[in-house]
Amino acid sequence: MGLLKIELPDGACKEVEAGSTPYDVALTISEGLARQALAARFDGELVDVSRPLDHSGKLDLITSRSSGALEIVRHSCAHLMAQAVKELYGAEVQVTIGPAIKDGFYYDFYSATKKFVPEDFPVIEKKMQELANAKQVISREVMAREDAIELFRGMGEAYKVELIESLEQETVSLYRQGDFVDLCRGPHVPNTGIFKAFKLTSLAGAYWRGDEKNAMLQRIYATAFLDKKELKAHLERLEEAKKRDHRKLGRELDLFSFSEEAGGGLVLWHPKGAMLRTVIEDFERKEHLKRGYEIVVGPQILKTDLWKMSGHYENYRENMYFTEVDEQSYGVKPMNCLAHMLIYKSKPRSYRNLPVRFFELGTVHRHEKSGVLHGLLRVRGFTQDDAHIICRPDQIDAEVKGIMAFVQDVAGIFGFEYTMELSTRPEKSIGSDEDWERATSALRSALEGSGQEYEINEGDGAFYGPKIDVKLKDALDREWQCATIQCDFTLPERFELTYVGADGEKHRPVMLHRVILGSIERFIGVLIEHYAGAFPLWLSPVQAVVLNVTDNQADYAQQVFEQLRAAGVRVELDLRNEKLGFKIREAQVAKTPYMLVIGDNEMAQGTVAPRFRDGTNLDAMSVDDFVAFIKAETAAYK
RNA sequence: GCUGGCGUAGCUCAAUAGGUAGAGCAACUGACUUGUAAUCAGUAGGUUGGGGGUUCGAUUCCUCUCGCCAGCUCCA
Repeated sequence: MGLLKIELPDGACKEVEAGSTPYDVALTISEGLARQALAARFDGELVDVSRPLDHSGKLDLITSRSSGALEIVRHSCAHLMAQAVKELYGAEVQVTIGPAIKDGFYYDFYSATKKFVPEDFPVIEKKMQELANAKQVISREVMAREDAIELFRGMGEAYKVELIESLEQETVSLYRQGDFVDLCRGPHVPNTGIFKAFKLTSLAGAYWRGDEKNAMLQRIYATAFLDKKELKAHLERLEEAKKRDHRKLGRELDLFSFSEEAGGGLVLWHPKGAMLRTVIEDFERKEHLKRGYEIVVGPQILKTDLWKMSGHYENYRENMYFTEVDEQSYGVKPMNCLAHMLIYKSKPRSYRNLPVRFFELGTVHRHEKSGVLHGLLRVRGFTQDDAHIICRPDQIDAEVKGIMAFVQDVAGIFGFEYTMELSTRPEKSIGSDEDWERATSALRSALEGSGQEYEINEGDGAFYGPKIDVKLKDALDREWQCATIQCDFTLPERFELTYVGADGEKHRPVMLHRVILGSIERFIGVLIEHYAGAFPLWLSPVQAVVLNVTDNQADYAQQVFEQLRAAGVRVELDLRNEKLGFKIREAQVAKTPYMLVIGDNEMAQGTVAPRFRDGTNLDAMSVDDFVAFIKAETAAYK
């Protein structure tokens, strides 16, 4: 047996016999480390701690403290759940796949007879606990593809057989724990004793292999953590998210509603919600003008022929609304770019005047499938903060950078962190390979230049060009796709956009499609959950409410209210014959930032006594001083 | 669109083994004139989402439909 040189992360080198495992290597360091090792990374590849090493290389042991540990534990826990289900229901249920996901894991089962219900959860959890307590060893074995097919066929696991048949490699790896065996590339934790904190969370239907033409499977969602404390914190976070649900807060704060009579996915903005929108729209116009955009407005419907020319008719007609008048067919716009291109085309353009940046708060309609509608987050009629930048090819880089800086500014103002993704050419697309390559590399180089990290989503681009997507991370660490930047060589071609270059010849410009907030509806939905309904002062639809203590101060309160309203403060007046505590409570529940209390003292001195929604009281001040205070507080979007 | 679940007063929820529904909050009326998170009393409010069927009788069972919820697929 030869000796292998194993390099550790701290630079140290261990010599071990060939065939030693990561566990053995860990033992040479300390017994504790060996016990804690969940898996290992060997020359970059994730392996089990029991995998025999056959060459020298770099070894990094994964313990509960390592990043990536949770994913391995969850994936392994999915096997535990499948094992429990098989032990409980036997041949009645077939296993399929069970990966780790963002907040836990799931396993998809097929059964013609067994219908899982939430009441099964405690039973399955109990069986899982039993299996965990038994500290079963989880072992890996490698088998010829054909043998594995035979094995699973013999067990009646048709989905596993299908999976293996679709694999091209000659051998496959299996993982065994007790009587349970599953096809898996691993790695897995060494034994089932690791699992101490798991919980089944929900039940859903899911298509086999994600294809709606295939059989519907039953998916059991669950989560697992390394210890009970983390599991508890996670469950509490789910509760908090439920409390912040924008659909619930939207009703409670009287921001918006939906009506069966109007139709699904069509938002009715109530006065307070419409005010919130208006504040955001004003903000947007101001910020765009500051950055060299010009505001334009296009029509709601355009002739269907135009949508055929753009490719939207071909690709998305199922999701468009059409209307016919005087034998002329029109499509209700699902995007704003066509009108912007027509505005561009309305006169000859010179290279000297590029780029043009057309901005529109453009309301669009898309007939989304009924099952996807979700509060404000997915609707059928919505307004985009849409802009199209038409520029020379040599300007793309600077423009994309400018947009990314814009995104950064706006995310900062609303207190979001974010991540970026580059999406490349999808199957359903138009345009030449060459244009796609140019557009994709333009976006990539802007991303590289930004110094920000980004991920790549193969095949996730728009049908006319690749895109950069920005995902905002909210106060509960959830991600929301809002901003997007799309590079498009195709539509300028189809619509024959041109500019006259320095050489006096006509050239083809490039078009960048971009949104910053995305859909105003969606963004407000995200904001509601992000702030849990307690909007910062500059956004609050109602910034202050005037409360009188008794009827005695009603006239003065009225006067204060009118003065504030005239000064541009968003203010309400509550003269109801109720106790002050009651009015305070109502204002508090409505998350109104300031409550201006007016009693005999304030009336006598010509002041108001402001109370902030966190319960702190400011010293009584004159109405003018309060106006100045609000202006100062909101000057920098606070 | 698909799978599953749900739909009772404005909101949150009860009830009916098939015998036409009840509470709290909100609304309205009155009393109280109140100083920082809920004053008291009274009144009104429902073709039990909609259509059809079974039945002496349906809110309850069946069926279609609409909407909502969870997930899947989709999101220009």
